[in-house]
Amino acid sequence: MLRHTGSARPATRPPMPRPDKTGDMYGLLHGLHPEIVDRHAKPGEIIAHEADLTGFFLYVVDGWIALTKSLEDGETQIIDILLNGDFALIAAKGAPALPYNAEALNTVRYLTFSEEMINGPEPGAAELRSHLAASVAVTQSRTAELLLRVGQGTAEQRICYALLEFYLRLEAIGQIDSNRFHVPMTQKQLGQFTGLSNVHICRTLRRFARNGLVRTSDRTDFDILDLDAVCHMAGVDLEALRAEIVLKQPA
Amino acid sequence: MLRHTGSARPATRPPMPRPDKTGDMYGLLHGLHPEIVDRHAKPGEIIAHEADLTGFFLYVVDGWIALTKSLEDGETQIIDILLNGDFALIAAKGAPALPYNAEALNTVRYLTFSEEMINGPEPGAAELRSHLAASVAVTQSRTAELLLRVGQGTAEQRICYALLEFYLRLEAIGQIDSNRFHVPMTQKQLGQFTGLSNVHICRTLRRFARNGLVRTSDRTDFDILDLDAVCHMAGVDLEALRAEIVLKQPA
DNA sequence: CGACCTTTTGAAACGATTCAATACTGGTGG
DNA sequence: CCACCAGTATTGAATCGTTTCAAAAGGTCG
Repeated sequence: MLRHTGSARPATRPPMPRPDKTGDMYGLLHGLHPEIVDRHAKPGEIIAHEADLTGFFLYVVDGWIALTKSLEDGETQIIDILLNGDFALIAAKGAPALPYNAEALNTVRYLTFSEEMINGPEPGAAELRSHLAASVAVTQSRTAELLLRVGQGTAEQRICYALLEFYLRLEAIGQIDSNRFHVPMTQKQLGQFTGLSNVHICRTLRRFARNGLVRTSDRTDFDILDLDAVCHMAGVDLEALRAEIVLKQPA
Repeated sequence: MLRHTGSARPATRPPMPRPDKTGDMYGLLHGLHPEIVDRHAKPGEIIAHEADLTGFFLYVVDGWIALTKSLEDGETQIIDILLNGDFALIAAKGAPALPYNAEALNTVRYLTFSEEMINGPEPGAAELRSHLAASVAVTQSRTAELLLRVGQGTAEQRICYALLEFYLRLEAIGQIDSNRFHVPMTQKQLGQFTGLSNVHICRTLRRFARNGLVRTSDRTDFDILDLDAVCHMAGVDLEALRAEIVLKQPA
């Protein structure tokens, strides 16, 4: 695991190997703005707080970031998860106010930049804008699919859906090893994603394991033993869901 | 109520009075494409089905439209409500697959158009694109706020939130009469919006009425009697929520 | 080592759903 | 005009899924 060097470095090329299949957004961005520095966050670290008034964009180079919202009493909902190659608009210009918090779920490498920085007529800027718009659109799709399960589904449906979302998205960035994958989230965070208590996440995952649906090991390693059954339980058509919630990799 | 004339009419100006404060998106669109015709839908009518493969945009001239998603067993979630002046992207180009259904909640007047139709270099097209992007952004904000309540809130919080969302958005289009407003949704549809059963919507609304929070009359007329209490119950700061979920009216 | 967080499991409590019966509403056709 | 029907709202009783509380075991880190 080659992570965590000193932060800044003015370069037009990434200072360390980038994960496969994230397109060349990183290169495009650095081409336009060599001054953009790599940033790092450790698990639990807040990347952007609602109090930030100036909207900005986030680009995830490597790692998991949760976009969250909280009720006054502290109850937190994870609205979307960002993975390698994902963009997010942390605060819109036209729609100014309280957006999400962004919290690192594991050790994350990311970039931040402002709208003006990609506003120009350069071809690279146009390509970035287009990719960014697509990224915002799939975020919307994912949030809607999640809302559907949280609003209408049982605990089992919600959890199966969450696992399938992770499965499809990790597959797209080459992080699935024969139905096994790593999810750097605690059961409490899975509960914040699915609208369930940590206790019920635990119970349901154990039931899945007993029934041969999904096996969990090392707290964060998942193995989908019966993909069809999991899809059926989540009410998911895998191909359709992939097309809807997974960002198409550019070029 | 002046609604429902014959449908088409090639004009650069709206064929009938438009509601106040929706900007001039209607005029802009007709200026670019005089061939776009007014469409109408009656309550319950499906405006766009998931099976539609070609993505298109929707512009609501007058009325309520629900964007919905359904589970295989038929359980339906309302993802967002569109009101006068709102745009929606019913199927993205970059993110192709299953988007929402759009269902008319009352008698609706609307326009549909494709991405290519506003792709041009004309100033009007640019203005439309910009407004449309803002509209998509507030839809995302509203969906996130809704997901927060549905995932983490009680029935009372969810319903108060829904009423406040309607309150703020109707206020922006001049349809609030001293805390009284009209919501053309059945209790079942309110349940599809908040992730609750129709029966529980009924019970909770009656409790609100008994406690002097909100009064309901004629099935669809709401009167917020104690705005502060409703905000507090929903965990909402009214000004912050307004800035976040209500589309800024152009010019 | 102790402090802290996470996972696991049981028991009790709670909130929301389901089922069911009644009443109310609006639209249709005889 | 009234009868009828389907959809909607209301209310009670029973049920169910999930949460809360609590206790214990395991992991991680200084």
